[in-house]
Amino acid sequence: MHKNLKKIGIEMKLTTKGRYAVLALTDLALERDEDFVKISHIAMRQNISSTYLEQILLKLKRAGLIVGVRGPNGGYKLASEPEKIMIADIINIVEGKMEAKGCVSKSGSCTGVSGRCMTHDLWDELSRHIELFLGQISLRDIIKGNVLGRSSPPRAFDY
Amino acid sequence: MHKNLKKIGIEMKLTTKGRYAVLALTDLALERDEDFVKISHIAMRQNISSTYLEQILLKLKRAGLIVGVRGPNGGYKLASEPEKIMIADIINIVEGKMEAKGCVSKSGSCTGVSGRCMTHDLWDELSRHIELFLGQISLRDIIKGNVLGRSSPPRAFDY
DNA sequence: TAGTTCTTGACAAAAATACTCGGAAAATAT
DNA sequence: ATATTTTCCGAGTATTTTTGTCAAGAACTA
Repeated sequence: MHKNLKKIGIEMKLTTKGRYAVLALTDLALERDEDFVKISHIAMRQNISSTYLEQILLKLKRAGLIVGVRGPNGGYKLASEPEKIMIADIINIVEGKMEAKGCVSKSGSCTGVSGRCMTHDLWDELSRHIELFLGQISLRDIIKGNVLGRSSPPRAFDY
Repeated sequence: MHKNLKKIGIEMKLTTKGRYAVLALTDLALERDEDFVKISHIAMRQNISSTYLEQILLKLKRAGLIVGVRGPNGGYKLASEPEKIMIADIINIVEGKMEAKGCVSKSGSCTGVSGRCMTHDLWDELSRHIELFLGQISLRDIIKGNVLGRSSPPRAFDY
């Protein structure tokens, strides 16, 4: 019983993985002049387990956000300009998709017994908001300290 | 080794617990005419484990959002009008505080080796945004389907 | 060649989450 | 009073997710 409304979540996850990813890419953005930055350096500077960071950077590399080169003088580098890399992208990649569906059971539609699930729109809208907000901020904004006082969605009315 | 920057998180948690809580209170808001609604009824309608729901409703009761009465014909009831109960309150109570600090280590300030932690403001601002958004939406909005297309700043009230 | 560094997947420990259980307390009805 | 219904409450267990570790391999440089 009740095995059907489980693990179907909104999953706007935000764990250390996502934070580490943003931290690491911020580090990369700062070190842009050096050709390639080694995992171990980032790990040390940002105080992250380097083997764990490996996994994270690997995902980001597969997604094309960074490029990796092996061997001596190897390391990682941003694949594009810091202003083109948005936080939402980073998080989405390492945390695996901010899913927006709050209540779609595997059996199909999102209803309780009597056609409920009024909260669907809520979670949907929340996810949209977060994605919008993080999709607006780039790595460059972060290293420039350009984050505060940013209002996310364009406001409909003034009052 | 690297045990110091751990578990210090942003923790804008949103788990099934929070969703169940909102679902349950939505149910309560819909059933407002009936004096008290039993856990078992909510659990059945919303397809949640009733023993699990107990825990959640207990927290909400202790926080004063709902009132509970024991014995036959007992159950739960909203403590105030649906328009006065905001989603942010519900989530905060059952998930235990959306903390906003993204990088305060226990040793005090939020710095890496060289005064980094540029992401502090980011997580801070994100949390603020989420809280703002969910603090704007009431149970009444949900049961009226009044959630979509809502922009962050509070809109003027109209009947 | 030798050394460095990423690449990859499988595995393991720890923490968080989701859920259960057994009983007690209060209210009600008979 | 006694039985029944229901919330209250603390503790415990199971499952999942997070957070890593490990070992072997591949590419690159000197």
